[in-house]
Amino acid sequence: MSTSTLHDRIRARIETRILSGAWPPGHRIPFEHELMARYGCARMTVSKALASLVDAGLIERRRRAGSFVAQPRVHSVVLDIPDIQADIAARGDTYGLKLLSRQRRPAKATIPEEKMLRASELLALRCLHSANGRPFALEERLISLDAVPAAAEVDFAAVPPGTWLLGHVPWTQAEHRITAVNAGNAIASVLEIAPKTACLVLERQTWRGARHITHVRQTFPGSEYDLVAKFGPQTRHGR
Amino acid sequence: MSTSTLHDRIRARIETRILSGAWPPGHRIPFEHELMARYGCARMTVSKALASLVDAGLIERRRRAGSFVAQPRVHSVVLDIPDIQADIAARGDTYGLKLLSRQRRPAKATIPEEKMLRASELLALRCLHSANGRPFALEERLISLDAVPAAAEVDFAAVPPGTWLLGHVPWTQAEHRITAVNAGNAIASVLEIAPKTACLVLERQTWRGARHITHVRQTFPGSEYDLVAKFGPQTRHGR
DNA sequence: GCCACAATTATGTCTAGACATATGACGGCA
DNA sequence: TGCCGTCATATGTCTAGACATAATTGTGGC
Repeated sequence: MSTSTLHDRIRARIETRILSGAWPPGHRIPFEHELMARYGCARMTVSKALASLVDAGLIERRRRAGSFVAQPRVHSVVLDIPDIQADIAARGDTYGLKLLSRQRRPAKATIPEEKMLRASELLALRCLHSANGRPFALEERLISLDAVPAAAEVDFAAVPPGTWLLGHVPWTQAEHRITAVNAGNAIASVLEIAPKTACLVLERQTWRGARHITHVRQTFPGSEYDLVAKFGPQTRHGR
Repeated sequence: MSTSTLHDRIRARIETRILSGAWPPGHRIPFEHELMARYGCARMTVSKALASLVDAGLIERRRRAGSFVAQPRVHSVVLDIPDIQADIAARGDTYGLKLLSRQRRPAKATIPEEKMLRASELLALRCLHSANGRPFALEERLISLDAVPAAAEVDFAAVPPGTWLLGHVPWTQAEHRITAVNAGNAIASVLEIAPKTACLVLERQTWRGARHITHVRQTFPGSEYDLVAKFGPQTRHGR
């Protein structure tokens, strides 16, 4: 935990509290003068720690008011985690969601994705996103109820799971895996496309700290979707 | 150019020199005491500017030696720009490269990709990457000779263009576009797969500052390639 | 009650030092 | 020539202040 320099230790302690959820989004973190007192150091040292948290996107600072844990960020981490609902809305299309199935149950050790979640209990969802009434993506999602117990109470027929998670759970690590496959009969009929049509398959796993949050597989008809990832001048100075 | 605060202005001036190529990788930038003198400020202010360049990955600092423009970085910007040769080697397979065509010519205004490059002259390459002798990816690349004149002298039958560019040209912005398509006859025969096989198409454009460097389209047989993008604790403290 | 203005307060930027630490350079010694 | 220890030096971390700036809070006048 102690990264050798003082401002790094201060940073690490605050970061731990945020990532553990002990300090939720919106929570006011101690004032600089309080941290100075606690760590017995100069203001500049505290300031350095906080500045680093700012450009990690974990906190926001407001003059006169103090420093606050930032709301979970969608864009701040360089590559969009695609929010399908937002994407469709941005194109001016009408978004639709159909919840095909929802199960709350223990993880099956036989299914590799479920084993990887390392959750005692999980929520398994299948849903279909549509744009202007036409199927747009099939989503198969596992949510760890150990990491996100609140998910059990959400009505995912009304809010897409990805959208809800993006807004409620800060994540720190993600891994995407992207492939192309020829649609099998099952998928083709759900997406209303011809069998063997090329589809883009996006698998994503997300973590908060060491906790595995969710695993999702989204299947898009190749012709319907371009996955776009831009990156450059990061979170940095330009905001 | 002046971002209002002094350390930001210092940062911006140095950044400009690096991105313009005036200070190439390996070049020693002025010592802190020289910058203090030039800008008439305290060392801490200079230090802040340089620290920010460090975690943007643009410079490296060595005690006693000074600060140097960093070598172009492959990983530092969160998502790998995939280096096909490195990927194949990492799997323990034998990498092969065949240059199918190479043209040096002015950009054609009729082709949208070429127009977007905004280059008076470009290098158009088609090459086939292979792993253990089997076709692995078809690459169609345009390189702006305005931005990278040195590319005209490189033997791209020996070094894959992506590998060469990653090692020689620092980039600041990139945009990926990923789709799935059913292989047409032409592509299928080059890649030695059945027509209509699902293929992953990765289009990427890269910029250095305002200069467009390259545009590339890579086509992978869907079964052969997973595109993996990990991201998390960034360039940050953890290195 | 409502609005304008001043006081207060936390952060933002910066300074002029201090001491610590790694490392390149140089000279001496084998 | 080649190795090793010393020294000079640039960066790394930190301090105890200063003044600036923005925003909230409280106050007074209408």
